[in-house]
Amino acid sequence: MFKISLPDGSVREVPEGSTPADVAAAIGPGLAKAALAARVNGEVRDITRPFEEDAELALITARDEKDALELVRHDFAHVLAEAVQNLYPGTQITFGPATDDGFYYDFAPAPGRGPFTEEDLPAIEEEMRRVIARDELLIREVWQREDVRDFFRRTGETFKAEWVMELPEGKPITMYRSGQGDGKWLDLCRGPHLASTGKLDPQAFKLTRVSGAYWRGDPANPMLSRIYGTAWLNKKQLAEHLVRLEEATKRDHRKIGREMDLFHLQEEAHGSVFWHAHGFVIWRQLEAYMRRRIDEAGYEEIKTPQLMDARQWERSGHWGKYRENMFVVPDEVPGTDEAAPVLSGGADLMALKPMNCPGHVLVFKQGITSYKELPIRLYENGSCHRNEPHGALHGLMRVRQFTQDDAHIFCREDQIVEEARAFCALADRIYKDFGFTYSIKLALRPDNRFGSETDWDKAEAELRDAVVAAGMATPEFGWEELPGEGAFYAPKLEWHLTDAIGRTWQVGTIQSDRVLPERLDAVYVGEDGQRHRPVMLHRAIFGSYERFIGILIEHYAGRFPLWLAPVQAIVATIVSEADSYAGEVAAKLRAAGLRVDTDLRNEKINYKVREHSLAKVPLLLVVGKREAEEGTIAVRRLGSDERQQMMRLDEAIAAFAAEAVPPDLAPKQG
RNA sequence: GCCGCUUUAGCUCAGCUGGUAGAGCACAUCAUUCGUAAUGAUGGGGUCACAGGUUCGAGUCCUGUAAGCGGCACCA
Repeated sequence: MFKISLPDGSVREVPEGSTPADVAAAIGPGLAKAALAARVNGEVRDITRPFEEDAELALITARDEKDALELVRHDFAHVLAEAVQNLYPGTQITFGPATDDGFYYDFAPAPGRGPFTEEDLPAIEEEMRRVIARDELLIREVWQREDVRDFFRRTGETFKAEWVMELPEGKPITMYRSGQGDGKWLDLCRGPHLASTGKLDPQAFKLTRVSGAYWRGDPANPMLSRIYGTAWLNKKQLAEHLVRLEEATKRDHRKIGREMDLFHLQEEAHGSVFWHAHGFVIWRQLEAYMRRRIDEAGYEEIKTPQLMDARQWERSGHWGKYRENMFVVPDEVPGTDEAAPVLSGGADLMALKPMNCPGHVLVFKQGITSYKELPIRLYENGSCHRNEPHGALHGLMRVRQFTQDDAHIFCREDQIVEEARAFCALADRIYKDFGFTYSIKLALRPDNRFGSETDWDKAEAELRDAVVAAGMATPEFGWEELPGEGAFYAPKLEWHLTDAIGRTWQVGTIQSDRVLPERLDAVYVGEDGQRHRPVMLHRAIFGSYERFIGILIEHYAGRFPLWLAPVQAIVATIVSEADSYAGEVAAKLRAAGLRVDTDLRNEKINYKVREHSLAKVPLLLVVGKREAEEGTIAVRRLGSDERQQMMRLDEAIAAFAAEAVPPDLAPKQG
């Protein structure tokens, strides 16, 4: 007999061979039906897997949403694999995990058949529903490694056969069998699974897309055909998720960028942004805002060359490691003779900077720096070019030419923690000004790295201490350490923003660097009169202006706060008799520093309201005969419930001007 | 870079099995002066991404190139 303790503190005795399902049945038929899996001594297990010892048991039902979703999604992946092999014999199965919103499974299509396409999805979905309808039992079996390998070799599953031999030797390996009869369908799987396919809601999933994916993530390996699905506990959750996807599509910065006339991209400069007047207003506001924040925080703004001799990039180490991403330019005047080649090919090479760090070191190195001057914080709106893999480009989020809010802090060892702490505080102020919440992660040493273990211990501790000193190493700030995620030369802190619809974006970062100061021989004179090596802290808060604006567009869904809105107000007339008054209103608002346009067109006010609402102008100021006579305006706010508010012109101007003040300049609220 | 898909007017899209291009919005002109999400009429506008090929004939079929989209890999 085993003693099974339940979450309510009660203990039940069960005979050997009993399963969590038996316990659930003993408690009541309702629970037996609702139970999906079991947490046994903290580990999620199949509900039909017998106890092996006395245990603490918690039954998992749909109410334990996180566990339940994970289980269900994993099961859907399993059902997908079974369905695909039913429909397309000869297809090999590989891996199929749960994801944040569903699952995927990677297949190697049968010889002669190409990858799956979207057109295959409806048929596969249908077959998946049949597998679910058959309510096949999912039975856990423990096999020997060689037996699994032999089985998969026999059935032509070379990927699975390869994989199983890399699992640790001697440990039992689990296979899951679907349905009854001899070997109907078997998959190598760690589990756990639900008791049967019928536990899945056939209306709670949808296959969403197909794509290629390298076997085990390595480009040297064959490309597999991946099928993605989204999966939920029930139909309602699925529907809600589809609505969220739709909402994200509506906020797509590429779409809003076109609608609001913010920027465009075109083939002739792919990966580089054409900023239109409206979009560049946002840029200028951000730039001005950042300058004020940087000035206040004791940085100095500099500007360094776009092009530098290739030899400088050799010294910095970029030529060796990063050249394939650099744009290289011959230092030569092109030939003007039409018959002759444009370039001789014999010129020295220069390169567009892919980052600002080496330039900042060169600025630091001018003259002799005393330890008393440190820290020196050099900031640049640094325009960089990187020849990114073409498949990586994406709207404003990943471009080939971008401007970083980049700074390098040159400091002494004993100043690192305080500088990093101050940076945490600065980042906090800035992100809050845009209404973001965020989490801070410490990316720790990767497998491939330079430097000794003691150096890494020290570098990691410095950043950790800084966050602790800032009081932010708490769950409230999403504090988390990520093993293996650091850069090869140093650990880094990362800021992950959460936007208005819950998506996360990694933007800010700070990392310590002892390599580049060494390579480029940056020194300062210490108290002892000797030369010392400064530490360099690389840091950014927006990441890049392009990407940050892209994130802001999606975060605000184009409805920018007044201080950032490209056009803050439109004065729209109802009748032409109000034209001159409208001009007067606009002039006064402009004099108060607001970005205002007039709309005097001979159109109905309905038309104007619609058009400017769609253009997401925050303030629509309507004037007709009445307003002109009374010296008032009718204010309609974008997204406001009340239709309009009558205001006296002078009051309105004062109110709007106050509202348009950037958050760092606004008087502190109580 | 890799896999798949896409590319027709400024935008969103339609053009079946090959027979020399169409809608709505936008734009222009005219009429309309109308109080909070589309006033009406008329009109202009396209080498169908680019380059080859098949064909009597290609937006439509084939090949290549480019860009875009969804992923993979990359993002020190």
